[in-house]
Amino acid sequence: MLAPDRNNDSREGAAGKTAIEEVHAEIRKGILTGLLEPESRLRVEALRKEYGVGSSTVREALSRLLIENLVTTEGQRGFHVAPVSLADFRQIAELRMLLEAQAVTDSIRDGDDDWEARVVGAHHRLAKIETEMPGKERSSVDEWERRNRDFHDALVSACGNRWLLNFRDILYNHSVRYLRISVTERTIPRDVRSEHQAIFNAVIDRDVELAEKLTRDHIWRTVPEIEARLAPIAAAE
Amino acid sequence: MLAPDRNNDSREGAAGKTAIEEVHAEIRKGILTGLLEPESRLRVEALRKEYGVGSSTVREALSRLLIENLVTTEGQRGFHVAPVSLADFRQIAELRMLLEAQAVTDSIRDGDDDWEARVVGAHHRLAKIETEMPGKERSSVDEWERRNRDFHDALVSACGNRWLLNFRDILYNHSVRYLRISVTERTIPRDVRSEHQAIFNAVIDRDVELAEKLTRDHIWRTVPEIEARLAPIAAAE
DNA sequence: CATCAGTAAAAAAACGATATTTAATTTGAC
DNA sequence: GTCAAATTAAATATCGTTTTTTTACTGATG
Repeated sequence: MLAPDRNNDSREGAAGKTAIEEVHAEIRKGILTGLLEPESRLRVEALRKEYGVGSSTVREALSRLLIENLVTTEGQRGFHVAPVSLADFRQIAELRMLLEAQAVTDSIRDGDDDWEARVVGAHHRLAKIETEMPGKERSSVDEWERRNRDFHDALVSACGNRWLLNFRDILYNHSVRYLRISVTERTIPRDVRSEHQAIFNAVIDRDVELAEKLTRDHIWRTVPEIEARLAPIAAAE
Repeated sequence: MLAPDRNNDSREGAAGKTAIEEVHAEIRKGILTGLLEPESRLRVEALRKEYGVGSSTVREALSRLLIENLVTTEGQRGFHVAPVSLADFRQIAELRMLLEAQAVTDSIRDGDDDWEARVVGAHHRLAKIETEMPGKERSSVDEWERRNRDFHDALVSACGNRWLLNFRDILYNHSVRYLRISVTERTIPRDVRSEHQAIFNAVIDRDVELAEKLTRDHIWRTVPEIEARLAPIAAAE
């Protein structure tokens, strides 16, 4: 069945979700997972039929993806999935370094006991899956990705600047997209476990300088990874 | 006449602009100038009639204002003009300091002769209006705002990071909005002329440290200004 | 053989009517 | 008189058609 009945609101949690939000979430997932290829056209009519909604619902869902820069639109020639490039990823990584370092610094300065507890908890969950990692199965990588995000979110969760957190979040999502697109065999990358441990220690010690440096390094190490895998893909066209 | 005929494309420059873009630009201007009050409702039906377009055109225009955070929307209860608050402005200013300082640093590092020329030119135009300022007239304040923006844009125009420039731009617009909303008698504020001169000198000298510091100070000085004027407004409700 | 105009097909943008949801108001019971 | 349920009104969200624009195709012309 191509058009899953979205009126079937027998599910528990999805109360009151608007059609636009549903379509938005669905397309968003497609882009972030790489299912929808960069620069590919997003035809309204096709999507309309696929999701069983009206055309302006689709258009509005696509418009909202402009917020996160996940789609582009220009003049009278429709919507496209956001392109990818090495230069773009480097810019994302550089800005992430700046924002994440600032957010961690703020959190260390302002974080209370609750924040510390969140960090400890999130790190525990992440460390667990990173040590006893079976590695291969899809589901466990998904779970690792979730816990990794939760850990990094926890680290900055005492930063009170909504704008900073918002921009940081957008960049994080793009970063994950690049990893998903370019890295074909999804596993837990490099020796990320000890990096997380080091960041955790520095943060709990309230060592701003060190935490900042480690955070920057952590992000910057993703660049050669993407370079190695994205460059061949781009060249092979 | 309430509904200006947008099909009247007898004007020169406005070629190929889509209806959504026109409505978007119009409402955007309303928000940035403070004509549309913060948190006020943006009723689709009313806007539809005002601009003489269909309802989904209005909705899409409003959706695109979500990109810059100039409007908010939640569930099934429509669109609102973005709210303002002192806390919000402080966050904007803090993040602007971070981003602008970085962008200036990058520009000083990478800027070529063309960049320098742009900076010199933009500064000249700004300095001119700031010295011989007649001050009062609306039109000259508008012109000063334009030149001020151009100068600051020129300063960062050698920064190659599109994401950084994009976020910076969004924050700059919000900043201008706060000034317009809270400052009733629009004049060229405080002794901004010498600040610009100092920044200009530091940048042309390629003194990164100093330029960064001056840029941060320049931005931070807007905070007490807004505090002084926005606090009474908020209290008077 | 390339270029260009003209035509046909496809897609995007725009519209306005309909269905749903939320907010406001009235009514009725305690 | 107060609160709650029911009714009405207003506004949002959704839909599918119509109009406009772009793109692809075809054939004539230099």
